[in-house]
Amino acid sequence: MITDQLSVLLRQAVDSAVKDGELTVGDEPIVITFDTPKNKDFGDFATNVAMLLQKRAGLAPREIANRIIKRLPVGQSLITRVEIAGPGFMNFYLNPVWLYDTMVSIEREDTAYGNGNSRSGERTLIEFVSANPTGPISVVNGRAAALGDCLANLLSAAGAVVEREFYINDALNSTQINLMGISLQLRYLQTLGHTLDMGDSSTDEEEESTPHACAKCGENHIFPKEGYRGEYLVEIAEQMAKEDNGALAALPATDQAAKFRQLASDRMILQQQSDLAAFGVKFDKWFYESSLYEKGEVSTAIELMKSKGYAYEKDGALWLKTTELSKDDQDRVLVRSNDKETYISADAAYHKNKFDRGFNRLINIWGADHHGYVQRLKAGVSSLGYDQDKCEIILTQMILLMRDGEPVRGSKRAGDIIPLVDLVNEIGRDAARYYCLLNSYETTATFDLELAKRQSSDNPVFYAQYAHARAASLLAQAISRGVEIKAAADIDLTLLTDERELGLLRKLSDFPSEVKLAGDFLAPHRLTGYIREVGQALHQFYEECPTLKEGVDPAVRDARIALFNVTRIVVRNLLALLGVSAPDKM
RNA sequence: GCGGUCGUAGCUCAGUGGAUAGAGCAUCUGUCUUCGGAACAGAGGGCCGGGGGUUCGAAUCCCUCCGACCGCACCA
Repeated sequence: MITDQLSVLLRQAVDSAVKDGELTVGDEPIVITFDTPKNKDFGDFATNVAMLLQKRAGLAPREIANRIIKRLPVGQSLITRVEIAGPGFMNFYLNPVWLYDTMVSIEREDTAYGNGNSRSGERTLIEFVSANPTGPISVVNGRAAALGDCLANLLSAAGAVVEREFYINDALNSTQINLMGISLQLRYLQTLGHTLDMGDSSTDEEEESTPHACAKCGENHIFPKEGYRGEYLVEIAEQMAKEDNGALAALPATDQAAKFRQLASDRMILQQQSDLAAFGVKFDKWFYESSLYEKGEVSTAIELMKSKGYAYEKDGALWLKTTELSKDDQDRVLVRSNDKETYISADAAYHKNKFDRGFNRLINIWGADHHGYVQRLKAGVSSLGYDQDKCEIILTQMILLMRDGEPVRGSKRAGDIIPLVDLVNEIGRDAARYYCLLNSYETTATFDLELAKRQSSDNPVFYAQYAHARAASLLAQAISRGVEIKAAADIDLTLLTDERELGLLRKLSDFPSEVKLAGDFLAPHRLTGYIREVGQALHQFYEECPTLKEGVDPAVRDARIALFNVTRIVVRNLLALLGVSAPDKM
């Protein structure tokens, strides 16, 4: 990156000033950063090091800048001039040759342009979505899915080895799974003609009304108050009853419960897998919580906690000292007084498993409603002897869909959530993914379904894709007119001198650092902002600089065609990072 | 009550302690004998929730108040 070169030159200048006794900077390392000023008059790049050194040097920032600039290779190949501005900024004006070099690198690196190696050696596991197998994937899960997938792309682009994982909470200890099994079982009996008493989930009063005895078998089939009431279970039950002719109902009660529990979770996992596949998110591994129990990893983890003195008995249960290990406000139960482990035990064991597989960075994406659980997991990680800072938790806020100014409500069919597949079917996969990444995950995003479907400029997805289509289509147009598309390296690129051409090139040259920063800050939404800027710069160039029109000098034409080509490459790479398609035509 | 997150243009949101706080949408005004108008150019619109502090400099860091949302299980 060009700023790396500038940093080296600047550091040499500072060192030289120190050596000559013109600057004292102390022992602390000097952090040099360059950013691109918003105002073009402030040069190509600016740095604030002179102001940061003010205290250490005991000099006015402008004077410090002065002494540094004297030692910079100004007027030679790269830097044409450096100005001191405002309180002490150093504004660098560069020879545009570096932009032409960038064009050649973009073509040479092609799909790899934008990638770096700042994270080589990192092995990162991103765990995301991990929805309980009790219902379809919701739009909130979708936000996490798009985010996790994009983060994985970003960290890979920075050189890390990244795996995507979905954790399936399918443990037999799980109250939720048991409820799910019971709910399915009752729906199944209902389709066979048994009388089902749904109770009333909306009131808090305890059930005292007389149960309706089943006309068929005389028993009382009462639907649990906390049961899963979504109608998707009715559909599954009907299908099952049709397939097996009601054979399951003949099983003994305990076998029946276990069977339904298993079937319910198997069905839901398949459903979730297909929901996510439709969204274009693929996981490297679906990790079963139950496997931790089967392999004894949960009890191993608990024994380890005990041996390290972080677990203690109280009230017949086993507790973890989470308050001591992290910032939790009370200790948490590991093993209930009925001898069943809680999810904390399993989760601690799961994260030990992750570390033991060789990952040195763990990222978990959870819904914001789980924030109270962050400290518990960190305590669990610490208690097993791992660095809790290596386990980062990202909390995503809700997503609110609006239609005609009214919030979209969860459907009864889906159990009061909005299924992700419904969103994908309505606005398409690309738009759905793009909107999930449009805002920072820290804010509750609201977005308008009508806008997302609109195929016009006010829709950011189309603006982004249109940039690619326009560039691709110009290249296709050139070919159909018999104009050869030459490699940037074989063209006189110095003919690109218009402010629009240089502006676009500058934008494209930002791409590697934009990718790096989006990864460093775990902030994919930076890219959706950046892609709009690239699109805008392309359209400005397109409007003002004719390429295939009559009367354009062939040498200029070739240089501009090359500019379209490198823009196409950058936009395509950007869309790939976001997981959105890059159409040649729209 | 305790804890967490967040208050930025009419709306939806960006904003690494730095220069005059930005963008999209919406509103208004322009640009088409067009290489894709799904575009471009321009205008209006702000005590960055209030008040203190930290410093050369605060939307950004600290304290406090107000408001919104979320969490506070031997559920996950």
